[in-house]
Amino acid sequence: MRKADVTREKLLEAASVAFCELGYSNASLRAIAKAAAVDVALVSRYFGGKLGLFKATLESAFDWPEILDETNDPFEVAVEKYAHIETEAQHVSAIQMIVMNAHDPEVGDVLREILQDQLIHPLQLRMQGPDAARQLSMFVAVVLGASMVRQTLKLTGMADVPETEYANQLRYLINAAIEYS
Amino acid sequence: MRKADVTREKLLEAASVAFCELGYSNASLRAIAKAAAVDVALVSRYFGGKLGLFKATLESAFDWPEILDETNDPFEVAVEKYAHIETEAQHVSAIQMIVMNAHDPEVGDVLREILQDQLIHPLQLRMQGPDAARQLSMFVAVVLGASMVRQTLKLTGMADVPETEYANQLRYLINAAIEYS
DNA sequence: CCTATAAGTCAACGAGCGTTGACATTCATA
DNA sequence: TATGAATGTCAACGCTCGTTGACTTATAGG
Repeated sequence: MRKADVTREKLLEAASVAFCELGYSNASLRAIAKAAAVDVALVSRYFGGKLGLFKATLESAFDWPEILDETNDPFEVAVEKYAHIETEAQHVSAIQMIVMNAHDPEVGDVLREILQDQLIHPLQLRMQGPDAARQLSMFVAVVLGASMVRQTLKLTGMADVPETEYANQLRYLINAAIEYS
Repeated sequence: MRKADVTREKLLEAASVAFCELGYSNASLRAIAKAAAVDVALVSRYFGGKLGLFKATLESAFDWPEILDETNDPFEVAVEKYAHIETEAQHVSAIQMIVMNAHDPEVGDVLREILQDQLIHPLQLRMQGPDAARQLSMFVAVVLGASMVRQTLKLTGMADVPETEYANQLRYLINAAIEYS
């Protein structure tokens, strides 16, 4: 492994955390570089700038083999991953990445594009049927909304319940979403 | 009406648009002041700074009498308002305000507090029952998620359908949310 | 060992930001 | 009309940001 690759890796990891916790605009390259114990200038060298680093971070966040594995139920995969999100803190969540950055005009387009290509489109191919797009949209809406209420807004009734109860709520809403017709 | 009040009003309106379209961090006071045709320095004078302006903007966004009117079904009010959000562009949406700013560490606390006091708590009083908090959380999750998918992510199946169809989807999800037990 | 290339360091840049205080203008009231 | 408060204008401040280029150090191949 070339020496530059471990530097790239350290930056990528620190950036994932920062972009997920603060969002693109509030995360500064200087803070990311400091967390990675790496010089700021190397971001521009290895990723071409802040936006390049963000794109690389996105690619790795949306690399999600379990949900694309055809032997798995993608909805149950989503429930298990996002219900237990707080227990596996080291890996960055695609959903959290969306919640924290979809709003940002500066990176919204990039995010939408990768989301579409890496997740929506492959899932849509598996679902088939004339209502696939609608069901998938409602599924995403439910997962995003739940994540927002539990992780970000921390509303009583969803944020203060144990993981198993949250998983049930999420499963229930997802089922409702994909049964819409 | 004192002259300062119309200045305050102009700033408030421009700020509402900016905070809703760009989010707190990406909206600059200079841009807001320019849109309001007012000097930047007056923001600090009249609102005490950027955060003060944001708070004032929030207060007005969360001033939402229809949903608190006890003769209305709050859930149907939400459907009607947020299904037709794009047709009444002049008034800023509380939901949009949440979607665009809840993630921001700098203002998240303020937003959560006002959301709790102005919307969640009053609604909770009306709903009663042991599951009120849970139902309300799931309701908020669904509305936020749907708004995100339709307005921000613009996913096929939810963003490219007419308002009436979107209203049906939203109504369906809301009903599912409040029927959870 | 020598040397060319890779990798890392450092300081500076220009720009944008929120905020401040001194000053000018307007306006209501006595 | 005179006066003091209210309102508006302007320039500057200190700060952080992303990015750049020149420079030093480490490393691998001949």
